[in-house]
Amino acid sequence: MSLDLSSLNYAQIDAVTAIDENILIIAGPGTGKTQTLAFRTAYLIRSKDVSPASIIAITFTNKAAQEMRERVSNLLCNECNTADIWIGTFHSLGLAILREEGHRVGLRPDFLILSESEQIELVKSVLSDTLPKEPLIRAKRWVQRLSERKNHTFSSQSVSDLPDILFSAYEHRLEELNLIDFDDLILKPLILFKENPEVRDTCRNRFCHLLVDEYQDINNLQYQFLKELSGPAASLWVIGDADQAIYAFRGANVKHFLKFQQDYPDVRTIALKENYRSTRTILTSAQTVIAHNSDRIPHTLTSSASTGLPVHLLQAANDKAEARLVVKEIEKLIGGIRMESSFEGSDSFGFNEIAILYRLHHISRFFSEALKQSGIPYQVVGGVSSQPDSAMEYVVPFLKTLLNPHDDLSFSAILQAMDNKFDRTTITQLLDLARDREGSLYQIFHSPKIDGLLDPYRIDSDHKLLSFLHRMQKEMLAISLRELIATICQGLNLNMPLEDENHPWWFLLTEPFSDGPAHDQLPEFLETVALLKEGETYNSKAEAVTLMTVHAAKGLEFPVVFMVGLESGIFPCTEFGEGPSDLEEERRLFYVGMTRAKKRLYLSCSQSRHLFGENREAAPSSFISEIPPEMITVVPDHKSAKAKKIPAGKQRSLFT
DNA sequence: CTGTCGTCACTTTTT
DNA sequence: GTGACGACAG
Repeated sequence: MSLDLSSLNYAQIDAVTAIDENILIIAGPGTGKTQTLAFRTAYLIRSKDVSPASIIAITFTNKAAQEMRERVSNLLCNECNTADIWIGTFHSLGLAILREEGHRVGLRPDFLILSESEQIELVKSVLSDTLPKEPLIRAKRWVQRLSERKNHTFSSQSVSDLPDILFSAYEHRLEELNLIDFDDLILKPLILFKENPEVRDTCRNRFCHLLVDEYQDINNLQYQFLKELSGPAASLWVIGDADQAIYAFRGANVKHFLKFQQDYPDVRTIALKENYRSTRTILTSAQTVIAHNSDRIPHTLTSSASTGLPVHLLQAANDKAEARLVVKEIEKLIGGIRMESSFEGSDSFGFNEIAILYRLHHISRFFSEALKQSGIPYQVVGGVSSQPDSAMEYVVPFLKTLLNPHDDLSFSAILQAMDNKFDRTTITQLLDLARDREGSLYQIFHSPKIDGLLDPYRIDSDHKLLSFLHRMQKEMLAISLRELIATICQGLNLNMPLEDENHPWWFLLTEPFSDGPAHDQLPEFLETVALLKEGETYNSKAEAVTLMTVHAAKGLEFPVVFMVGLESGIFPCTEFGEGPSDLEEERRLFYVGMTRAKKRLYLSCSQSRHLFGENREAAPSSFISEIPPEMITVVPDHKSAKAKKIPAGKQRSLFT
């Protein structure tokens, strides 16, 4: 029985059934990218008799991988075992390879993956050894540079100045501790492939069909890795949209998408041009904006939807007024509005159909306050404040210490987490002492003579800590992982009830590891956790207005979207970092934001904004002026008449 | 070694 | 406006 493709349009069918060697699918926003990818996978199995085990589908998140597996499974009516298909991220693939063959690149079998915070801590400790004059506050920058450096391992491109001494010391420490960072998950398999062609060929022989999602966000290492993985006999099918590449700050390079046609022979390029999401006005506005970019493959999206309402522009005198204005509009939308004469104008929306998107988390503050005041339910996705010191940050180092007490990195993380009883200087001293004695921190704590460094007050709390550790080490042989975590949380005074429905994430996460004592489940559990980001995930069912960054909104859609804080300096964001910011990337981000909207798009800005402890004046974002003026309507602000209204026709002269 | 004060930095974050 | 770091005084 062949797969029913009747729900697809011509371009999608083309993409699903293409038999060419290498295929590039350009899938603009709302064109059914995920569907096409799932259909392609199912089609290969069902209609082309491809063995599931010879297919590899690479997604960018574990969540996407999961969804993908479900969709394919549904399309195949659960007939075939989709577990045979390799669906996962580059990183999980790399990890799988390293678990099997890691010894070939010098890894001991029980290596662990460094978390982001651990990486920063490690760099700080390496930094004080190698470049003592460098302030530790810039450790994050160094982490970024180390990552860049690894990212360019096999490329001619030169990298920003990173002292070799720092790099080699960092690498040496990783090796010593049997740790690898996220980049190593790609880099080491890549090296492994290059040095052991027979391993590479085993992989090549297994995977004949390679499907890659979000190809525009691939980085140099992933690109090279994919090249190694796809042998001459392989068929490479990649999908993405260069206009939605917004992860350059993490090393993603949209150039790889743009040069796909030169990189691979016999490429067939198919563009999905039909947008099923937005009104024509929204789509055209967004496309007019993105057309200002030059690093792209020009293509025009069409929509059979109605014209819809114009893009609404709100302008306020200050950030508080902006928030009030937005909330006032939301109230109208909820209540069902009859202001506009068109049919669309009489819609009313549910809370979960509305999103407020911004460039920077800080922007959300006034909006959540205003929403709270109006009694409108809302959820803020991400941000620092929303996860009060994510319990994960405390529990994981603890678990790691239980598994390996001599893991100084984890042990010092515990010490730092303990109510500031140990500051960095003390820990550094203890670490130095440990190194002098060629032992671990843990051993130092067991030795009687550290009086000079630790006052009685501290020693008291140490004893508590140590006896707690010892107790846990014993108990983990008997109790379940979930019980162990619960006990640790209790011991650390962490408020994290595992069974609480507010934390289903923890509950679900520990679920697969509930068999047998914690001790046996721990290694695998830690591995799973290392590849997962806790991120407060967006709940589409919650009856609440959603507040999040444009980055976080990628891949989502909402009937109503408010893009707020649209001021020069903020969006495009030029405030931070060392080098010049990439205007084209910011514009892509703006485009991603606009194209989240299905029916209504509101843009709002403020003349002044309180940010980083000072009031800043700013002009409206230059991106607003890139929208055709006739597609914009200015929503008058009755309350603050002082706010200058900018007539649509005059906009162009006021910007840039 | 410890406490205090001035300074500097602050994006976005699928892994 | 915050929080972490580093310099300096005690």
